[in-house]
Amino acid sequence: MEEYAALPLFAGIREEDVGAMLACFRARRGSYRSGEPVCEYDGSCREVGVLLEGTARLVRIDRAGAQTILEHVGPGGVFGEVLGFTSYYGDSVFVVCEEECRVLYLDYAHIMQRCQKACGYHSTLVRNMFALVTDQICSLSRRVEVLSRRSIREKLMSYFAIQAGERGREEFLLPFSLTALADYISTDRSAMMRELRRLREEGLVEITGRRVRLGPGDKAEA
Amino acid sequence: MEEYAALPLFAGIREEDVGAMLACFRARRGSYRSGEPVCEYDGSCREVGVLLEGTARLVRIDRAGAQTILEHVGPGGVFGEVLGFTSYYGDSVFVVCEEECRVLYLDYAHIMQRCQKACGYHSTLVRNMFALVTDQICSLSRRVEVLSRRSIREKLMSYFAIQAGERGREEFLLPFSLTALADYISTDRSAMMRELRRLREEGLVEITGRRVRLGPGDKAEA
DNA sequence: TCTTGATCGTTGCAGATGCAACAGACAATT
DNA sequence: AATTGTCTGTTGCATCTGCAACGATCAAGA
Repeated sequence: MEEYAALPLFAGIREEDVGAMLACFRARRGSYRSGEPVCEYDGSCREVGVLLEGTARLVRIDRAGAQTILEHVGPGGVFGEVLGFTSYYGDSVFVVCEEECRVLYLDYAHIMQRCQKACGYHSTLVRNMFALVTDQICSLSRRVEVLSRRSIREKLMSYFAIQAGERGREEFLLPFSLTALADYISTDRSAMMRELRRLREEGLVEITGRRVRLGPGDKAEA
Repeated sequence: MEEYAALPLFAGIREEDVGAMLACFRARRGSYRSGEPVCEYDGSCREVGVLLEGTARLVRIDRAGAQTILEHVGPGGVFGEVLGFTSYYGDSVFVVCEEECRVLYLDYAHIMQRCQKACGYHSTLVRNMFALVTDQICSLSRRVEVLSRRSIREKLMSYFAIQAGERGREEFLLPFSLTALADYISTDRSAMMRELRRLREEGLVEITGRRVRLGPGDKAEA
């Protein structure tokens, strides 16, 4: 129970209530190893997953085989087909385990149904879930922010600026590999590397491995 | 009151409760004319807006003046800074009225606070809001779906396919002008027109004004 | 009626980007 | 030690795309 109480989803819910709640929402658990598929968004998934431990990514693969990372999920994060993502015409969307992870599943319908017992924690849970979903909108809109740039250079700078802004520092570690970054900003990796080199040469950013530091030239366009 | 009861946000709430609720959430109203700014996401907006009538768009303008439509809001739709969108470093994000609109504002904090009176409609409202926010995730993820394509051609086809899929027909009207479409898929308008012509020449789509019909060549890549 | 602004449609051109292909570094596994 | 797989870094090349610029059309307003 203690491990649940620490989750954002269960914030403000008394530990002694958690047990009842888990039963109420038909909780079940799952464990996955790196690279393993966690769940596929094929219309069958009616649950909300909460990541207790590990990391995962939400990925789309289209008919041509091109892969796009739609979202990253870390500990405490939620995912689920019911939370808004859908797949289209032959594209498949699914969650893949990155680092070994444990997942708690709750039944969506039971969360959203009005509870006959009028349990206090129920509305708290809904509010918490609301906050988590709002965070998702945030990260999606950041993604749109980046993707809507017209050139690789702008995409990179926009992405870096957002990262720096979020952490409040000019220097930070990329949360994933350069290969994955190319994927995230939806461009060709080699073209991205080329642009990255130019940015480095012009002193706009310093990049060593996954460490990124925004250079002084940053204010150029201000 | 009747006009509110029809809103998705108030679904399942008894008409006689709406009055009390509006007071409870510090409701206020606003009217805007076409082109007028409705609200700016500058950190000051602590309310949720519900569109009673008309249409609006959520727009970002960056330092360089480039404009991007982040979202469309129709009657019954909700918007608000608290719902996840934020602006970064000099970019400004705001809602602009498209067609003359009337807006109902509710105070976000009051919605999310646990209600001392434990009014039944309160949790219903939260659940409804949840559904609306989930819809937003849906539309954002569709946007990402389109933007993450690597070429204008793929962006267009992806957008068309999503539109067709949503309405269940191969033929539909674009919800906005071609200029706005270029904006939505974040490409140069002239380049988009060029690609549109090629698609037409190859028989992949028929386009007359805003009317689009997916051609038989559609299955090409299947 | 004339003007204004928005949308649509087109073109030339330079530079950016996607693609294919390759090689080295590194870690994990056999 | 050999192997496998992933990540990084690079290059040549054909093509795509962004940009600037122009003209036509249309609707709304003065």
